Amino acid sequence: MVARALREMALFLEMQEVPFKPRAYEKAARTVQALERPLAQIEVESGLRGIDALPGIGKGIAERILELLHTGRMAELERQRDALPIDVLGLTAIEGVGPKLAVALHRELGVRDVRDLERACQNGAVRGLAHFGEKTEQKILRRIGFLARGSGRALLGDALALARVIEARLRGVPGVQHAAAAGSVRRRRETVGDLDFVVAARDTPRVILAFVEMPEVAHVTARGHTKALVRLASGMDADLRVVPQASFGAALAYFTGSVAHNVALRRIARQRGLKLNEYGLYRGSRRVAGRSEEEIYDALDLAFVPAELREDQGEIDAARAGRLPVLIEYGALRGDLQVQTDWSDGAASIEEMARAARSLGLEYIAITDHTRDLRVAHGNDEKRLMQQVESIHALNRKLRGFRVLTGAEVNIRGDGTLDIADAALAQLEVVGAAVHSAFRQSRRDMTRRVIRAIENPHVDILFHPTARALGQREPVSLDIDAVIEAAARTGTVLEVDGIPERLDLKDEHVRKAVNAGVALAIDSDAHRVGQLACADTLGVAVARRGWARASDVINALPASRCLARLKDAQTRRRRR
DNA sequence: GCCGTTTTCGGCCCGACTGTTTTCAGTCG
Repeated sequence: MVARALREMALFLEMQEVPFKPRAYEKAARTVQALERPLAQIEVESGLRGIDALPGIGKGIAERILELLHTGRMAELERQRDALPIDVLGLTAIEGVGPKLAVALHRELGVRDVRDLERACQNGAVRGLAHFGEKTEQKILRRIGFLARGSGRALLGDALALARVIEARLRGVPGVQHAAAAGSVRRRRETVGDLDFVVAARDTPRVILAFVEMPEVAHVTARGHTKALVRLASGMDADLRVVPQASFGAALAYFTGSVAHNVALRRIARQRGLKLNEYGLYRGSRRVAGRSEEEIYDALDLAFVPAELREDQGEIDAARAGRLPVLIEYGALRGDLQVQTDWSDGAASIEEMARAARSLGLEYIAITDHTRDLRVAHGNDEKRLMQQVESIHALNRKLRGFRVLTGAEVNIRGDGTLDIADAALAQLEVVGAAVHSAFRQSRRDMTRRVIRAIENPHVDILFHPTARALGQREPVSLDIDAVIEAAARTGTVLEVDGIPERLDLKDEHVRKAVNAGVALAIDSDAHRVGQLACADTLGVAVARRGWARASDVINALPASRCLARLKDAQTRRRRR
């Protein structure tokens, strides 16, 4: 609510062509949106000073925020709304409509909201305005239709798969020297708004042509000499930028972002009398770096910043001080500690999952089928669980160079007890516990419930801690700091679940857990063979965004050492 | 309105494309 109000203020100020203030409000809005703790909590703990201390928020905006928190209103914003009664946020959400056009539409045609604008376009009224014609009208109508169909952001899993296909197509175009996906998909954000590609090539027109003619393209939105923008059949937009080879690194960095990271880099460049743009790093008119990203960071006396960290969340300072973590590498996982089979709601047998995991290069998996309370998933009771243990032992005698660990994904009941008896859990090598019911408990009850499970000596790992489903189900209300604190105290592992809809823990939580010294497990939560790869492609990506090193991840260890770690933690919990 | 490796005043990231118009404003990334 606060971020929206600040963004709306920025737009109103921009309409009046007030210099610099719009950017200040915009930056403040971004800061608020990225906050992990509620503003109200910050205020309770440290008052106005605490809010003033947030990056991009000074005394003026902090006071406006407090006003909004206390009274539910922001007088200045309401004054702006009275002076110009239009839905600025709705109108400017339409691609191609910015604050200037919004104000012109209102002045000339009386447009107040998206519905008015749609009607005006359909009536052909917009083309009558100075500077606007029929094409603009059509573009606006198309975009309104798109907005009505959904939020417009894709899951990382889907976006990444599509990006890799297009990347491969671009690399196959004759004359292409380098081609890479940039943007938020390269930073591995959990959702992706559109795809960005950067290409270095000798024959630019040929690349542009190949791009707009890809089978994935539904509509060509723009097509210039060095760039093109298309709408893909999937509904996503894809941007292409073609640059000379000597500028490839600069362009890749530029289009990878984030915007905040880029702005910080440019500021450092300026402070040194240099200029950074998508063509390179320049001293005067002489390019001093730009062929590769490494060259640019190096020229700015910064350590290379992996794309997943480029969010202006402290990585620049760390790069300057040489304190960037050595992130866990893709391909570094040796095992997978959450795998479901046809013993519960999975599609494949234990052996099929094991063989598929081995072919991905893994050394071990834990079979963690659902347990009793999850009736819909045919959860195991103690008796079937012991039968499964027997069949896993038999399979292990058969498999070579691969180990299947016994385990379960037990349910944390509403009161924090588990749905499988401790005596049975004691027989298993890997016990994950998870919330699968009573999602709507209060924050206090849910936190207490989860911590109680974490404190159970038999629970090795808390699976998908917030139980969210991206675009489908909100995370449960949980005091994540308290959960991390409990995990640190008990040695319980927190999971990064790699299923595209989960990615749970999410990046910010991973970073907190790592800072608290909590061990992580990066799992696929695979229910079929094809999902096993998610642990590496998505789970590791999220862990990297959370600044995790290989040493933070227990399944980057060989099976024996991984199990030894779990056993140590268990002993610790017993002694409490 | 914010901020500080030029610091408490004087700056604030930069370039391409579109649509429409003959020189550029607005928008976007």
